[in-house]
Amino acid sequence: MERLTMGELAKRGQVNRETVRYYEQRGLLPRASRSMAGYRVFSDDALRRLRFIRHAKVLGFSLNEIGELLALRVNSVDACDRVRARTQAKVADIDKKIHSLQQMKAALSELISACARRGKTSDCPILDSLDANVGPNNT
Amino acid sequence: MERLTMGELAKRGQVNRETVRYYEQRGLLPRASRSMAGYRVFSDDALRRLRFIRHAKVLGFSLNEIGELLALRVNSVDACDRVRARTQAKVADIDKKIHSLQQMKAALSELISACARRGKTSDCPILDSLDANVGPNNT
DNA sequence: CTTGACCCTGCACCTACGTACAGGGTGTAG
DNA sequence: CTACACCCTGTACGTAGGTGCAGGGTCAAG
Repeated sequence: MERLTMGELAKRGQVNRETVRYYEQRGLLPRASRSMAGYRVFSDDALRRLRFIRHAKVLGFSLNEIGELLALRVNSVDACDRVRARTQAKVADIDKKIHSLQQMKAALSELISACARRGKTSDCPILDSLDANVGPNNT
Repeated sequence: MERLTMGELAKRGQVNRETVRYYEQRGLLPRASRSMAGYRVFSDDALRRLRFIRHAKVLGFSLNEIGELLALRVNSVDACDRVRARTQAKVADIDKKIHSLQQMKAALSELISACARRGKTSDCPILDSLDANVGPNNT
């Protein structure tokens, strides 16, 4: 069980010191115990949690969601099923995002080709389309 | 040339009234002229701009970027080439986002299958992996 | 004339995720 | 003992993109 100071934890967790405080305040990290001088003393469990948070963030979980995952971990009787359900929902979200990005990309690519096809340095098809492409009827 | 009130413009542009004010203040919409009572009077050009903004936002442009596009439109001598360049950069951004989402998705999907493979209602592979998957060395 | 829908302004507030101070105390090396 | 690095707190600020409200004026119908 290592004992870590604020600075060490932050460095090894690859985050800003203020971020550690912020996570503590948000309840993502437990309140650290204190040295006689009032300095926070972290265990390596805190480091593990911090890395959990970072990793989950990379995987696209928000801090709120991460808080829920951490909470599930505590009373982990049938936590796994619920965690899996959340993860599946997350995958569905990601799919939606990917899909909408692909549509954006297709639309923009089409505009770029229209640009290349345009007659002279005349009107810009991209701006035109952003302008005009509002559908037949928006009352 | 229709003359629109705030409320009409907002409704037809599908945004909140406050949002119209916000866009005006941010310089995305020109300062509207005023009636004798001080009410904003919008032309349908404002409506077109508003729709431009919405459309560009759907395509993933930020409000700052949209401001730049609108500015380019004004002095549009060789605007088209610059707009196209920006659009191409935007497509590259989108590609990056898609890629990273795909990686997230793959990682999460892998975790879900690990979940299905687990022995009993024992430890949750998802939580474990978020926990432990920190690489061999983070000093 | 009254009522209700609409408009005005400025300012505060919101989510999400932190970052940056200011103004202090502590711990340690030389 | 003096530096200097490190720690503490609370609070303000930052971005992005708005939303909401108070306290007022205006306009059209009945």
